[in-house]
Amino acid sequence: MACRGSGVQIPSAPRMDIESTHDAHAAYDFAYVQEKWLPVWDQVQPFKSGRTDDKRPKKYVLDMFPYPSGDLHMGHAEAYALGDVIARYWIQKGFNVLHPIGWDAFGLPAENAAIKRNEDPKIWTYENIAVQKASMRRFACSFDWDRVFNTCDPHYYRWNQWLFLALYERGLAYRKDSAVNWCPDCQTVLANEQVVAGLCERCDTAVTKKKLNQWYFKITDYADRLLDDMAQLEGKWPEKVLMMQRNWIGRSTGANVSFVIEGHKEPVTVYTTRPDTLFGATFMVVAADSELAAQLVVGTGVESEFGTYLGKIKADSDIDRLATDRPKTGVFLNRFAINPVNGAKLPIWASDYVLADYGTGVIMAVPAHDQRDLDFARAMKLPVTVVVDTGEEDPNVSGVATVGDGTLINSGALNGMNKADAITSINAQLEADGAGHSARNYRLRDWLVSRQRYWGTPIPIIHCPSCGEVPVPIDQLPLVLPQAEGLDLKPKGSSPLGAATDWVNVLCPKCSAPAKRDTDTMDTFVDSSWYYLRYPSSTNHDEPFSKGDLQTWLPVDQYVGGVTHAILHLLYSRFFTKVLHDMGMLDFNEPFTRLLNQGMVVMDGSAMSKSRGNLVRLSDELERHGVDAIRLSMVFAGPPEDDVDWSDVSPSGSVKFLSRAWRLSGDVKSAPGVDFTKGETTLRKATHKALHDADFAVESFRFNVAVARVMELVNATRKAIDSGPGASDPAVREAVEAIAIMLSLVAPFTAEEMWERLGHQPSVARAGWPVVDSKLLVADVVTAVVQINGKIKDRLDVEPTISDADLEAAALARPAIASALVGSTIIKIITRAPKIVNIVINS
RNA sequence: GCCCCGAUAGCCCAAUGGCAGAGGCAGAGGACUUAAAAUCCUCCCAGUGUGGGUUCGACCCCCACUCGGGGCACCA
Repeated sequence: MACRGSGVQIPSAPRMDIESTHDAHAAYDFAYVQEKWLPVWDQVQPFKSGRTDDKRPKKYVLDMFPYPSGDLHMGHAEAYALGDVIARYWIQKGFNVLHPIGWDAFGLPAENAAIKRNEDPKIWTYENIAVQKASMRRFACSFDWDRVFNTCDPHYYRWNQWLFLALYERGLAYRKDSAVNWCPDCQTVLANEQVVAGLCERCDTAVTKKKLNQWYFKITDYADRLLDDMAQLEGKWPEKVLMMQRNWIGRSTGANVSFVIEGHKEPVTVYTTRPDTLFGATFMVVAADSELAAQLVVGTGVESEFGTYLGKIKADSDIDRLATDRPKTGVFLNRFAINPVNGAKLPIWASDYVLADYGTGVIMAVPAHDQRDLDFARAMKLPVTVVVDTGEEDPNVSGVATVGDGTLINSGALNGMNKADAITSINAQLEADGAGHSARNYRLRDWLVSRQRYWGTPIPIIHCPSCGEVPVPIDQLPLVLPQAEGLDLKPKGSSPLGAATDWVNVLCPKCSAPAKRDTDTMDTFVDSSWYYLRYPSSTNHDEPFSKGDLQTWLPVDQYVGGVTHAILHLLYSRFFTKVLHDMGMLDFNEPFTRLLNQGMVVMDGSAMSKSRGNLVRLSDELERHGVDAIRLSMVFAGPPEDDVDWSDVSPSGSVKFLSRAWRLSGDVKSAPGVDFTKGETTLRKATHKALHDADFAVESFRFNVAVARVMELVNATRKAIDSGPGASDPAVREAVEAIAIMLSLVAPFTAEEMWERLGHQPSVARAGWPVVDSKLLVADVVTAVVQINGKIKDRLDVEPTISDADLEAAALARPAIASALVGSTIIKIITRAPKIVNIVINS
């Protein structure tokens, strides 16, 4: 226990009897220091954000709020350590910082736990919230605790309902029958975004299709803006996330072309990205499970064959569908379409390789220039017509469709054109003939928001036999969940709310006839799609957020969270923001100005899990090495967006460094307030350079580099005390104070302890970033390099202000250079004072 | 199959186109110590995945490839 009793003065904090059992790094007693400062901070409240009259410029730092499933783990620790660096940095830089936290508290794990424990999901949820909250406090998260909320609280979810109705009014929330993703294990529907490679993202069960009437949000209305507004985020969000969202939205441009069908009244419109290949269409394929297929088959005599085929493909799961190299199947519908450009008769087939819910659910097949069509043509012995000569082998022979650019052939007026010209030309012609027009399509589908589970926001709609869908009147919100007690929460394919008879049966608000409430609950992603708007107004019970609060704080300046939410949460949040903007409620259209995706904490190269046996428990690590060392290890391990492999980091190395820094604070001999300008210049320069560099590194998210700069300064200060100007030089105090302030971003307990030992009042978190003296950033001497043909031949020390001409002359005067130049001709000399001279010679 | 990102010392990672090494881990030696721990000091190690190109000069820019990670995937 080296330092517990070694003259450390602890004025007011109660002295706790905590025996450290960690002799390995007993340099200073982190457990004692942690217990000492927590109650002090509870009083000082260094992270209470400024109120409306605060004059400082604002910064809104947001960490993705946690789902309360047990205690915090290593991943939380990393995310919150990183968010803390940014929030604490901005506070030191003089900003009015809002750094809130809350809980994403609705969701299936609570419901599953409730079923197992036979109790209300809220009990498990609130227990876990309490545990996580206590852990966050111990982890010294710089949250403003006044703004906390939980999404499962009616005070929060009433605004989900309010927003649902607002969307409903604008036609952005609607119900439709559709074949939806169904997870047989969770017994609920899933949004497209929640299906990963055909599996439920939550439980990895193979997702099946089920025809259901469900609520949707019309996110597709915003597809173009979601895509185009990403220009604002360029350079501020990780490129990877923008790329993933672009892929997900999947905009394509092409043309809709209308085909007359023989013996059928209505023409059929197909969507194609290759209108230039229209002359190469040799057949048409309609999605077998589409409405259109069912219509077209009527009266053709192949109804039963079609029916058999349809039954077979419906039995296939998504997994089967997704299998690559799956042989093409289909059935000829005994009908023909007429190609509008050349009058050719195209046989119409039904197949499952065409998707019912993309484009128009029917395609023109151009087997020569589309691999899928070619595979189908070869399987069904259909003709292949080449219309673009790409110089490659004939697809008829090779079996490989040619998709590149080339010269149009067999295409009437298009012959001789390239792809781009042909597209322009044919689009114009189609338009003139009334046979088509250019068009766009999206991969993005509307957001399915109904869920057949209990622990979520009830959908505020009443179904009346005579009035139809009737919104719950706004003044009756929140529509609170019925008591879980007495309800069977076990998943059974329909919502448990249906069994809450007293709750379900209501009178229609319009006609007062007996009616029924909608029994589904909302996808919990609805909760998180707008929660960042709620923090500034979290205690406002009259509106979801107030204009004044929004003006003060929004948009979020810095969002921090895992890349796992790259599509789902971030896309939905952007969508909500745009909708609310259109409703006149927000004056910005992107919610998160900057985004940082932290990596995962892994062990020995793979994700930590109990079953793998490589789980590292956060609480164990905190116990062994202390909060600061764990935070420091996370931040120092590498760039924040990289994964941290816990087997590569050395928490005990962090403890060692923190002890080293802490020890400096006890060595300082000068008094607080001493004039730093009287300090020794070499150390002062090191201090100011460290401050400057750390500042730059933090701004650019290179926190590991910022820490390295502090380590350097600690080393320099140690040297100054032991073998330099000595502990009483003002420069030493300046350096150690700077170290404490910089360390406060990462290691708050150590920094606070240092700050106190330096004779200051808490809290170091609000000490302010020292002003860098730019005069001290200029080195006394610079080593210039002399190169000949780019190879280093000599070095010389010069003044940093030396001119190009002087440096060049000095370089040429060096004996080593002079002799190296003998017998060669100087072609040119490139000089960049004070760093380099490169002499280009011809020898 | 298509797209994106990465590759620097035994390991984790730094280097506005200008001295490849800031920092750390691990390792070696030394000082202090009766000894150990702790502490302090010193040292060791790569020429930047491969092959080309641009440039006075390339870890950095361009092209091709190898390997690793990620995303999308019958979206017409």
